[in-house]
Amino acid sequence: MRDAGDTLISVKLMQWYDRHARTLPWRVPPGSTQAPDPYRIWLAEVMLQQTTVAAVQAYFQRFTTRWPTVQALAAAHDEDVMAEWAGLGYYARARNLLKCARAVAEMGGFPRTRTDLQSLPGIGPYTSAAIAAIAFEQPETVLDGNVERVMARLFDEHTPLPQAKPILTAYAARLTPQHRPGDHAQAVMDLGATICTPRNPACGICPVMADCAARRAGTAPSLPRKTRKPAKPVRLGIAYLGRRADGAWLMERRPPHGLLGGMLGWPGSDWTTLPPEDVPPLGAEWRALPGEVRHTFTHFHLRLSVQVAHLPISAQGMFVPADAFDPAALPTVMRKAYALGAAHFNISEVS
DNA sequence: AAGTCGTGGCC
DNA sequence: TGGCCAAGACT
Repeated sequence: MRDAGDTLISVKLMQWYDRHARTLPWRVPPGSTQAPDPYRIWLAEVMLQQTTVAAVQAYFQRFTTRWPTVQALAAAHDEDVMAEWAGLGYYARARNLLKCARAVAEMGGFPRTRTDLQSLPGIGPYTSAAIAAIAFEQPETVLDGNVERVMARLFDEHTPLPQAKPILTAYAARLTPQHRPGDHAQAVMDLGATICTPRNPACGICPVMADCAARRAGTAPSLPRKTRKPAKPVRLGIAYLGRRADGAWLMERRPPHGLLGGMLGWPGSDWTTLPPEDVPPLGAEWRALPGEVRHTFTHFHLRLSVQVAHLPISAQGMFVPADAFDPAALPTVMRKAYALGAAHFNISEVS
């Protein structure tokens, strides 16, 4: 249970947060009487899943400008949301974002409890706790990568992740206060992001340095321990960039589940360990370009060779007109393939 | 319940 | 350069 030592740590963290909280577009300054907007908290938390604050900023700005409310987002077209998400990665988040927005709009607003929040698409254990605490002032305990690291160090916990998760959750719960739980959660995450960092933690300026068991033991930089991940295999593939005489591009909408699900892309082979079969989407004079696209996904490296063809105006298929084509709406690997292929079509690449 | 699922920055 | 890392969720 929470004891006097836990209370002291959480008080120190709150005092530090009151002075050093980062100003972020989705955040209400500590001590403000203004209530945070659940829509903006939810949107930011989903974007921040496994994604850095720096990468999220511009996307958050564009989404909230284009869709200022959850009702507006719920009314958006799927393709527009996917295109706006392009480049941010983990595209299941965008699909679930839209499902969630429509469910919330139907319900007339966001539910306020962690349990109800977690029943919505794309809202799991972390995000449900974060929204409940930050948007609705409920004393829920958030556990993200930052909190895991801070707890492992404060309590010098050497059990490796993910096995240590329940232990670290219990530590984090001990520190969670009944008052200002949202600011407490953000304080621990800010501490992890700016001081208690994975490498070279700035223990000398840490507000809870005196309370940190790993600091005393000298183990802070090596915590939390993690089990090794297997090496990424290499896969090979072919992408076909076909351009019609009127400038339209032959493209495809990828199936709604799996890798890059729901995103726009180039027709291509499967991505396989052995060299893929060369089966172009249309009969034409396909030419293999020199060079290749290299791209690394979560669990494999991809080497993509690119073929190009000029297609007749009579060619049948899904063509994206020249004036509707925007490389920014493509996932990064497809944008790389375009960058390699564009020169062949005498298109100056502004990348 | 491990495997799947992106991307960019860092050293 | 290549592995690690980032406010994880889903199956």
